[in-house]
Amino acid sequence: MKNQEVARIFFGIADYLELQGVEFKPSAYRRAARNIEGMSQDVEDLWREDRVGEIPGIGKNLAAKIAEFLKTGRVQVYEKLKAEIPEGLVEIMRIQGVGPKTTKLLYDRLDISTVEELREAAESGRLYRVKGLGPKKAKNILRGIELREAYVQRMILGRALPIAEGMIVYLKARAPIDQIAVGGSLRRMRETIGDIDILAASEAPAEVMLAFVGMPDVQEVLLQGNTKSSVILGNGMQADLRVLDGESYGAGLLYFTGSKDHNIRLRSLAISLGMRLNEYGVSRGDKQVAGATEEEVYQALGLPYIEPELRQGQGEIEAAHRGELPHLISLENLRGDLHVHTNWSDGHDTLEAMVRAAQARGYEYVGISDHSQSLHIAGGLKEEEVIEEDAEIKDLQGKMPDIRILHGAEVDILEGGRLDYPDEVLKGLDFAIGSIHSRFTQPEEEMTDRVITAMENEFLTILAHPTARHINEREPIALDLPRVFEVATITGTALELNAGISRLDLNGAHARAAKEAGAPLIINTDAHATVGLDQMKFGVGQARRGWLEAEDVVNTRSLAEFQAWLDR
DNA sequence: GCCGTTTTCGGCCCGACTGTTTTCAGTCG
Ligand SMILES: Nc1nc2c(ncn2[C@H]2C[C@H](O)[C@@H](COP(=O)(O)OP(=O)(O)OP(=O)(O)O)O2)c(=O)[nH]1
Ligand SMILES: [Mg+2]
Ligand SMILES: [Mg+2]
Ligand SMILES: [Zn+2]
Repeated sequence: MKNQEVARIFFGIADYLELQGVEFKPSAYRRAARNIEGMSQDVEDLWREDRVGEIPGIGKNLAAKIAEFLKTGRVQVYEKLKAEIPEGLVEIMRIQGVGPKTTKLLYDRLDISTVEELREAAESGRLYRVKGLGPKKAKNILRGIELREAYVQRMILGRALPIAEGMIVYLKARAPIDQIAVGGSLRRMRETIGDIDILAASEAPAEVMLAFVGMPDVQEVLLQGNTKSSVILGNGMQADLRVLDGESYGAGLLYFTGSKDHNIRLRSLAISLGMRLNEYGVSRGDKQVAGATEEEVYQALGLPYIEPELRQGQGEIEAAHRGELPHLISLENLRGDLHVHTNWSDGHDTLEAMVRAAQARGYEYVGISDHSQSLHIAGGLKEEEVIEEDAEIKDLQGKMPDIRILHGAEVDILEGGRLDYPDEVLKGLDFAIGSIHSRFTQPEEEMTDRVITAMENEFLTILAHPTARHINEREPIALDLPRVFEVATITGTALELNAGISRLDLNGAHARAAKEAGAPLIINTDAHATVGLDQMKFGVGQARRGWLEAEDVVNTRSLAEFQAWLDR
């Protein structure tokens, strides 16, 4: 899949054009790049079907550049810019607080074209020779260079959210706060998070700001104003706080939740309606018409409420206009978790502890799915042990009538798509989950055949974490997902949205494509301890980003219906 | 370069914070 390469080229062209002072085109290239980067379909497949124009932000010119890249492996415009513009300028532009204008100024006036040259110039005071650059700017640049060296990669959602929630508790305890919430990519449940964004309503914003910049984990204060402050935390991550009045809280939350694309579209819509939208509210002339809640802001723009997970600039506003927004699935819709480990294999807790924990979360059923025999490293169960585990489950079921315990297994998909238990064993189970846990680097065709062969086994119920990626750690396997979706509609294999915070696999974009293809879906935690069951909300977050409704997900069904689905 | 409940051409979101500015440009969210 060449999506990332195409996106990188478009981002690159955007940077170069911006350095040249070109207007508007950089954002056009960036929007296109973001959409190509985030979509689940292979841009090459779309191109073959002559459908790249369907990608938001791709018009005639960008379509031609995609075609050029896929045919020749290069984009001339990009190569030309790259040859013209010194390598180091893009790097300089990436320094926090230094943008295209400053970069160009430094290059034109001081012939600075590398970060190292810039550092020397800032330290020596050579910078001051240029009008518009003073000592504070020099200090800022040096700080920016240091921050760059301490750069941290985007944090996974499941780690960032508790940090943000901790900050909210801290702030509430130390300043008068009427309303407070996480915003940004965290609220939209993006799989990775660039920074922590928090929005608060308070009558004493200065106190909130003081509490924020005084948090024990603050390493550096980047900027501090009356309504907005930014800090760097001990782990290198940035946190932004915005404080507004209560009557602007809804508009502020809308603004701070984004996405940027969504914001710009809403603001453009407001203009077209003769109004104006900013973080303080919607106004007509100088009369404020909405602002206290997000609902009333959307309403003022003639739209129904759009859930944060949908605010990606991926057609949600058009769908809202047509009255075709999905009724998104929520955590409460889930009636069971079908991917749960116990200490029979590599789980931390006992079978009984896991089942009780599932019951405590209100589930009607829980599926136990320990590892299969070949996965020695995870204590995979031998065939006899499967039978022993089954006896323990029957025993426990007798003691716990209020939750149905389904006995399954997470079965390795071996070479050639063979499953890690013989059919006689699989037949005795209530369900079976297939997983790729080995030979991750097979070429796409082999891997796809391997997975599809497994799906065609009549006893395989669920395909777990289909791409097998670990966010920031292991790349997805080479798998032809559209084909897998296609096959799932025929075999009825449910494709998993694995809610484990390092996996989120399938993710939202995949889920949306899978739904469009008509594939059955299921959300599971893959819990290896009782607390792991709480990760369900992250799977639900991805499902919501994928526009899924309860009916698209098999484990929202009642026990009777779910059992019927298993028995089909 | 894209795109159309405002347009097929002429727009393209809008405000906070900072630094160096004598009135505003640059950067960022
Ligand atoms: N109107 C408008 N809003 C913006 C702009 N840039 C950012 N925002 C809003 C929407 C963003 O979701 C929100 C927070 O900005 P961030 O830079 O933190 O982005 P976000 O959290 O979406 O992604 P991240 O994971 O932090 O990279 O601020 C902009 O240029 N215009
Ligand atoms: Mg953010
Ligand atoms: Mg931010
Ligand atoms: Zn598992």
